[in-house]
Amino acid sequence: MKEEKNNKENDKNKLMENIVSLCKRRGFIFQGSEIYGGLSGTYDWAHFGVALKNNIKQNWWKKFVDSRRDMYGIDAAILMNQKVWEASGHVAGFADPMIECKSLDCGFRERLDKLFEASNLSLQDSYDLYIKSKFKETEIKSKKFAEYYAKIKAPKEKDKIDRALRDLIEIDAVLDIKDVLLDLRENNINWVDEYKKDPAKYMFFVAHDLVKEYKIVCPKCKKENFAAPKNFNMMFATKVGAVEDSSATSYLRPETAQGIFVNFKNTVDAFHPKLPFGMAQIGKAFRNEITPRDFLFRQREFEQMEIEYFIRPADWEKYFEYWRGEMLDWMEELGLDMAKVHEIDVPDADRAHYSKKTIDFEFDFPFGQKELFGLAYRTDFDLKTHKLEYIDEENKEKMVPHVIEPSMGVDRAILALLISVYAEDEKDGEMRSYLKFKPNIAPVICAVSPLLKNKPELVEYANTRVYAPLKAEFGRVAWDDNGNIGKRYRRQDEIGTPFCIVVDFDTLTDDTVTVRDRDTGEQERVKVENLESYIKERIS
RNA sequence: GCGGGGUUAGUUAAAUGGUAUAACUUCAGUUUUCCAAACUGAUGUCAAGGGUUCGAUUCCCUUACCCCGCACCA
Repeated sequence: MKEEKNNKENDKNKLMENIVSLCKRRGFIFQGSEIYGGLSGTYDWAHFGVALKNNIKQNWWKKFVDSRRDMYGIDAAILMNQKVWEASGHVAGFADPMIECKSLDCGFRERLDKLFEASNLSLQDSYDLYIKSKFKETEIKSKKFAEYYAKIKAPKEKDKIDRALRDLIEIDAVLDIKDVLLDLRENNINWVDEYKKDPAKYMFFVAHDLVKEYKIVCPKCKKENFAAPKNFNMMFATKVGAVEDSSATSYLRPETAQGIFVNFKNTVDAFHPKLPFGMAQIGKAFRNEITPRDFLFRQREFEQMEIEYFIRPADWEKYFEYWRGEMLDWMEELGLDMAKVHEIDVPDADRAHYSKKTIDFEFDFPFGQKELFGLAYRTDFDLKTHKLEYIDEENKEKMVPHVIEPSMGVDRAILALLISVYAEDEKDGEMRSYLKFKPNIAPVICAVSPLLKNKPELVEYANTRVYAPLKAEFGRVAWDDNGNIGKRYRRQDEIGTPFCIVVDFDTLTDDTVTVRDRDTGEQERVKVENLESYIKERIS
């Protein structure tokens, strides 16, 4: 029984290994920065990978934008005004202090606020109480901060500051606290004043004391042995412009949705859409994941395809159901193995607070059933956040539309697709692996070969009468005259090319070629003049 | 982030304190009348840095990266 389970585990790991290595070998996806040892969480797309990705994005755009009357495209900048991320809650939400247990063999780690919630406490309330009870209003100070502040009050050298920091609060893993402190010192600002403006930012200084004060124990090992909380910001910060003050800080967007919301007003003004209508965007997003894992599944740089569909509040259930169906349709059209797709109702507790209903579409990846796409009813949260309104033509009233958000990841779609279409079978005692892409998705539609490379009349015919016109028409057409014919078939199978066209000696007399089907290996003879329509029929 | 295991050619592996091997792949040629045939030849490798040593791919240290498990994933 246990052995059986281990075998299954091995098979699953093997499947991922095979897919990763095929992607590299055949020129789909490479590890990012590979010649310098790679950069975890990044991948570079090679020739066939780009083709595949473009096909998928085009297919999506065609279905959800071009073939509809109620959808408006947008391609917003990745860098946005810092205020966008403050308004959306990402600056606070993506910078949660984390705390971990120091006990040997425990390794428990949790977001600080969640740890408090688990003990039926609110972090913010506890913090305020603590501050009030411990100090008089005028001298709010963490002991640690006071020590630190004294030490760096008149520092001469930069490395001395760094050492002081490290001594005091295990600063090496802290991402942004150092900048905050140096900023305060240079500008002679009292941090107490700053705390009053933005408590969350400075809560950090006393959070460790707070954990001790409330005698919070580790849920895993039941000991009171926590390290100082550390900040993990999921957003990549960057400086815009030459002046390096805090007002110049912005972030690479951690989601594409905000790019849609900030363009809501302009889109309404430019196109005057009637409700319901949607805005769609395909673009990159960035998250500084602690542990990128599982090939394309969790990356630091990834691409999203998102729609925000604006509706009247009363209609939300109708359109939620509608978009659920549209998403399922698209997954099927793409060629996903629908037996591996599961719909999960996200329970209240795990849902973002503004969402009234969310479903996740999960997929049976070899490493477990994990989220593939999401569909969320976000109410009017986002438009309200950005103080946006809409004048409903029906009754000439100002209102805030509600939003249904279908959200799909390009990379996860591709990973799920690769897993769905990867197949192995045996032909004449030889194993072969191939990718069963649908013809309209496949990176190469067809490959053209002369049966024999050393017969100029075959090469000439294949090149000028078959390859050239097909290449001109479809673009995604390969020329393959390497090795023998069987070898070429295997190579094209691994790329997922649905049709292999071979020019042989009969072609020279009757102008027909053989077209070999990737999945069955069956061949049929097709007139050269009919090739174009033969392929068109199969990719429409 | 913790714990464990790793890093030798495109891939999978071998050997070694003193010239680094093989198979497959790739490329060129000969050949080949439909599913990885054969022959000949060619390209290509010790993750980075430091130390010990006459000499380090090998021993030691540091770093980076990869894999697995745990935790995390608003």
